[in-house]
Amino acid sequence: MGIAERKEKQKEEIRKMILDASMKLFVEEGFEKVSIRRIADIIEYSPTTIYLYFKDKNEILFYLNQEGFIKMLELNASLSQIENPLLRLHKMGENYIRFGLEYPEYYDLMFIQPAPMEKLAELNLGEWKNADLTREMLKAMVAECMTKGIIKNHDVTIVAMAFWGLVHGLVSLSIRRRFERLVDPEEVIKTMHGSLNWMMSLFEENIDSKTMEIK
Amino acid sequence: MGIAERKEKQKEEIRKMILDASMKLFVEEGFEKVSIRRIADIIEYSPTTIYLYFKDKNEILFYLNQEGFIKMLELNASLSQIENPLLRLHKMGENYIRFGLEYPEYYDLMFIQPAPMEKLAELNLGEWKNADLTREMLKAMVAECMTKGIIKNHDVTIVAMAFWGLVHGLVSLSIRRRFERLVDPEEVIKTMHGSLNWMMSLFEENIDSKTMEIK
DNA sequence: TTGATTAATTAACACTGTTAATTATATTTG
DNA sequence: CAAATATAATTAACAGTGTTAATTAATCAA
Repeated sequence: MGIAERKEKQKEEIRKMILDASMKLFVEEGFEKVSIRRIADIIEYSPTTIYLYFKDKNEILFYLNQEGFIKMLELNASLSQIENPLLRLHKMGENYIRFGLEYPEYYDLMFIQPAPMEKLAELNLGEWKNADLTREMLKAMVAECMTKGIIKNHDVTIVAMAFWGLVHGLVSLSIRRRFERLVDPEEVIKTMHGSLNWMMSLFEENIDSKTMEIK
Repeated sequence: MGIAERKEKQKEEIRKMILDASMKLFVEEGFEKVSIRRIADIIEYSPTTIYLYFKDKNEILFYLNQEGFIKMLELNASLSQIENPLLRLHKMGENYIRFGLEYPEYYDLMFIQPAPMEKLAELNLGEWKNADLTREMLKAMVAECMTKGIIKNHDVTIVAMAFWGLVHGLVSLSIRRRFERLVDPEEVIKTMHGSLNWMMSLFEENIDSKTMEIK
């Protein structure tokens, strides 16, 4: 069945064209500039053709969102080299903030916009690889900090949520311009890292600053 | 000039009608159901009439947003009765979470939606009473915790942002459905309060659990 | 009562996501 | 090879959105 195979390949090609066009719009002009009609313009098909390849707009957004998680994982790839789990956690937090500031559109889609989660709920996916992986990494680090006595034993999920909450809070307040009244615009980045550093410093007291080992 | 006065009063009345209709839509049907045309339907005027009283839709949303801050302030009114600044801070955090869960639409508008901040930037307001007041309250509490030796001396804004970041992070992740993969839906509220409690417990060690006074 | 001012409306523009019905293009069958 | 079928893509349309320009209705001052 060489024909069916080729057809499948062609279909896949158009699918890719749609996603590429969406990505282009998304990266170059931002989230809200991604519209079915503009995607259609770029790929030079009619708007309705898109619906032959994707159920709705959210399905396209869900893919863009996935791309974001891949990007974030890449940023965290080198983390495993850090021996001390608290410093690893600290670095992950810094990466998270940096990611949010560097790719606010991606961040928006990954952690603020409702669209991808609506799609996810609809798809009823058992796995959501890249996103779940990031969360598991966080939990594992927190757990390791506890077994090594850097953080007092406690419910891992609760403590993980506190860390995630803190950095997400900072990044999302910044992206949605809630910082400007409390912090000088030029100081925002510094303040965000400052807040994270402060939080981490509460535990870094348990680490020898010279040897980086647990006291 | 009794006529001009009456006219002004009439204008003010229609202004109020528009805001009331917006509020009704907002509270009963949610943020995205607030549209110029639906507001017009309720007040039984043409959609364009609204533009004679408000520059654009964001201006209406900005007002709704203000209402939210008033609601939040009311919730925090009893806070001043708490002597210990850390416990006051803790209670403020709990109120914040409760507010977010109870009025997610208001919360969305106050801390997530871009619209009100766009308007605020446009208006170039010197003061933004209720919102600024809440933030000042937070900073004052943090500062007091430091002078009383409950929290180690540090940049007040940085520490205040860490607290705000934590609770905002938790609430906004919950509102935007980012909790569901990491935490059982039924456990979300418990986990949120758990995270806050955990964070606060790091300082509550400095308080005598019996007398509630600083050790 | 006429003329000027103000208030409100209609019509329109330029968009949005999405669906049903239709046309064009391949592919399979007689 | 031609006719019938299946697939792909399109046009037209629906039901909305915020917003503006031009027009009509109502009110006020001279």
